[in-house]
Amino acid sequence: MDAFSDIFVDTVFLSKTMLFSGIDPAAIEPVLHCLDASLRRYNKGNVIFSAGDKVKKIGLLLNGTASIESNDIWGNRSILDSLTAGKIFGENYAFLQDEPLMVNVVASRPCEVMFLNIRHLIEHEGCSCGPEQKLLQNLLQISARKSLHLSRRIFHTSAKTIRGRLLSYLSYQAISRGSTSFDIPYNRQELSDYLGVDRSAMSFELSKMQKEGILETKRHHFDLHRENDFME
Amino acid sequence: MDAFSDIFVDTVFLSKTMLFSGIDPAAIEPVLHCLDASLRRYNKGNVIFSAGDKVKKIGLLLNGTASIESNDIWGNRSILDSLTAGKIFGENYAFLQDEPLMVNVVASRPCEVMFLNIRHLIEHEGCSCGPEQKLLQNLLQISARKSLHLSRRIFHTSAKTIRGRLLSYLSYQAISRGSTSFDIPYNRQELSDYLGVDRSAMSFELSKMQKEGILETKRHHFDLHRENDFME
DNA sequence: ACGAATCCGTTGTTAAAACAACAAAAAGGA
DNA sequence: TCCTTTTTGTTGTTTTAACAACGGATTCGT
Repeated sequence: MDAFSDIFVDTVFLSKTMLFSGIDPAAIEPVLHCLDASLRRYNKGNVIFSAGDKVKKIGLLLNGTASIESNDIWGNRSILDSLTAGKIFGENYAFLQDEPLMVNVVASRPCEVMFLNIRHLIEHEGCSCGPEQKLLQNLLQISARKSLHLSRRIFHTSAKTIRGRLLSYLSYQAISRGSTSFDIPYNRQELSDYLGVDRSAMSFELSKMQKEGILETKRHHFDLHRENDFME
Repeated sequence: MDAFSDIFVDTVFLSKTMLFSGIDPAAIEPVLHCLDASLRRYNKGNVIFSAGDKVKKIGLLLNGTASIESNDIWGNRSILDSLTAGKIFGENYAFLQDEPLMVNVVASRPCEVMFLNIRHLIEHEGCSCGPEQKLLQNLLQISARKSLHLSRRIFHTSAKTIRGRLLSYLSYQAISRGSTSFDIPYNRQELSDYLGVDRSAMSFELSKMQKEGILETKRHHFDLHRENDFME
């Protein structure tokens, strides 16, 4: 506890996250106290939250990457979303007291996580002002944006063919970054788990698409070829 | 405009919705004014919100049913969620100014919708008290719960086989209602669009499961047979 | 009660993905 | 740098779902 008082906390970094957006860096440190902040470090593969847990604190990823995923009883993994520095997770479950986690949150690279108790932001009756009010508004924005992420994952997996799913996902990446050349946060196995298809079949499809001149790819990097009207 | 002043608005019903939960029925009418409430009626098949729209007001379903769905360029429908009386929709897009809708909201039966402008709940700086504060908290809860719905849809469609998807969906229904006998809000076509499978193939699988004694079903009604450890 | 429209189950065919197994390539560690 | 581990691409086989077409059942409107 009080784990953050003896280590360096980069309030400037925090003020740039969506959660603390609009809150003065100088005002952040006291807020962290209020939220009972604590820190923890994870290695690749470590489980941060586990399905079935009842989480009371949200996590804020300070660095590294993590993924939100679930494993069915046969061990098949589904990836719901990937997390990068500055992103929070577990907020939906923290709002909904007692709702057990359906997912695991797993470090896909070494990372540090700050845990924050946001319960009293909601429980606390009466007026709320200043940073508290702002935090609530930010949480609402984040929650809305996360829902859109989930909706998008559903779209990308609604095509019946592997190619259709790849094109849905890749063309969205191109559009949202404004470039046909981009890196994705997934390796092949992770991408196939995100799109809900078999890895080897997806690999095969990708190389077929390369032979057809639709795209070029190497590992995390993709180049979509413009003749194909991805941007619409 | 002011469309609700000349018609009966059941504030008692409203006070039981998640949105107005915890707000005194007597206090609701003035809130409706603040939120610039308006009403509209739809017939089965009518489109309430359309993909591409930029919505400024959320919808509150007063009665009837609607579904949140998307259609790809080949006309294949994906159903993301079903809406019943008291549920709100469009809130994520209303929070995120300018984000165009990815989905359609379509009346699956005749229904009435109340539209509410919640923008100023968020824009408005400074303190917030009473009903306003409560509304924000409720919205946060609802948004969190909706995210969980979307996650659940992802789980139900992560199985590779039709049977796996049916069992995932049906056993969840049984668990969440506490009974192996229940009605679902979908007909066959809608269920298959929710689970992301072909209708006829799903029908075939369902009758196979009936022959195997796993369940009984007729139209919207399902009975799961207990020998199969659905409840765990 | 009647016809029209919708919903549902069934079948056969076709297309596509899952699966398993393996080798090459790349990355990471000592 | 060398060895180990991980990641990726490739192939062949099997399983399964999509698709198309149809008839029977149910519902709805009048």
